[in-house]
Amino acid sequence: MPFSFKIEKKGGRMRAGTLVTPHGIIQTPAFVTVGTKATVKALTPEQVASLGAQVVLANTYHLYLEPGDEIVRDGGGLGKFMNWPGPTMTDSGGFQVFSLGAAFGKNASKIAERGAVPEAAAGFRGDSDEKSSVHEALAKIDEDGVSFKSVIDGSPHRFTPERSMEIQHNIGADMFFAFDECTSPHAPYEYQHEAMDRTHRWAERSLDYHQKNVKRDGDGMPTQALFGIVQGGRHEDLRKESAKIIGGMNFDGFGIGGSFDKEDMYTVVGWVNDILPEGKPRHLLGIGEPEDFFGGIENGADLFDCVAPTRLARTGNLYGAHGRININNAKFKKDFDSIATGPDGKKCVCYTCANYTAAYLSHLFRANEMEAATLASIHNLHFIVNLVKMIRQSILDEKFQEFKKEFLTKYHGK
RNA sequence: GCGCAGGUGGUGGAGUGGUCAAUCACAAGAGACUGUAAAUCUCUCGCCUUCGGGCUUCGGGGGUUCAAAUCCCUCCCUGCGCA
Repeated sequence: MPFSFKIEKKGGRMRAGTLVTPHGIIQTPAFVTVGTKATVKALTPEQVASLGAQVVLANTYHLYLEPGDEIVRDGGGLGKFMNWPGPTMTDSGGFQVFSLGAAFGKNASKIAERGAVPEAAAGFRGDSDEKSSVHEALAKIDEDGVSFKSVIDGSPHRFTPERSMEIQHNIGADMFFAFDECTSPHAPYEYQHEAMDRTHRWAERSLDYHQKNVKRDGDGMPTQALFGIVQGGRHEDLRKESAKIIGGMNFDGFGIGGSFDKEDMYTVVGWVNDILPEGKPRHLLGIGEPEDFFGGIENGADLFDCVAPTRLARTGNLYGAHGRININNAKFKKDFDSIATGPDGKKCVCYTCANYTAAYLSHLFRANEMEAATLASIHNLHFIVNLVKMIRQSILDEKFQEFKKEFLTKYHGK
């Protein structure tokens, strides 16, 4: 059975569904665990599976550089290579157009606080070849594609939509994304428009290459599914135009990418999802924090991925029902109680919290022991994955609004 | 007891007559992180402060000098070597 997506329950824009892939079923809404370099940092696939994760997302740019997409292909494809038997995805490298281009050396995020005009905005000219005061961008965009300098050794590389598809065919994830440009939230309207139009042309080229070259099974069905990406920044007219154009192409699913103002991110998602075809899955790329799942799901998103749980874990920040804690804080040194609460507000049941005290985890972080990252990552991923599962259940039970209010009150009330 | 080398912040260790006490690192305290340039980055770290600055300090005491962590004397302490 190749691919199918079935919506089981709807409520306004939100839906609970089932996404079938060649390597298993994903019950949506779902959190997609990020494993950029074909590994969820600090965790074995068995640990990732045991905390409830259903699907792993790796990155085209990073795997192309290291170890090389042909090695992943020869190793049996992403899932087999990394020993993850479940569903897999790859991102196209479009985010690296941003993080290694306009955002390079600027400490800039794809999420902007409204009204805030950080350093990244100053002198923005839309093109990525400007020199920041600290670093020279490692990515330059033109109509045909993007020229990169390797973050590993500085060597020059070139991505086009066709090349990204070829690499992603080699990596062989169940689902993957069209090559796009993720823009800076500080780019002006004109640039957002220009980048969006280019992303649309790249989407067409991505889809065309994919349909001609994808490996097919015995029934002639594609073995990989391609998702197109909607862009348009925070602008209503651009987002709606992008949803219409990308939504009109024959993709298997959709990504909602690019930059947002934190305050109206969910509104933007709503605009887009009112236009995208209802029967296909929608992935809100790179999001998010606990509150974002409620906002995204309420507005029709089915899939999320975010580095936050694993990245935060490695610096000692742990999710809890009453907000985040920093296990490095002095108050945890002699705290022999359990570490955190779960998304249900009760004592967390993850492997880490069930077996270790706050004082012990505090010790591991202070001593720079590697296991600190493992235990903290297990907790954070468990929290996020299961929060999204609980939201899914609340949709099925028609109790979404109650759960949202209950959770967010606690989470932000501390 | 004699000889040699030392004693600077929580630690290691810079500084060896003025423009400078505390480079740098570690430890400590706190913060940030949203399709992973990320086991990373930022800030604070003698005392006081209206954030302009003010004050105190280099084992103890004494001295030389316009000026001493820095030179001299002495005492105390530590390490090493020899008796």
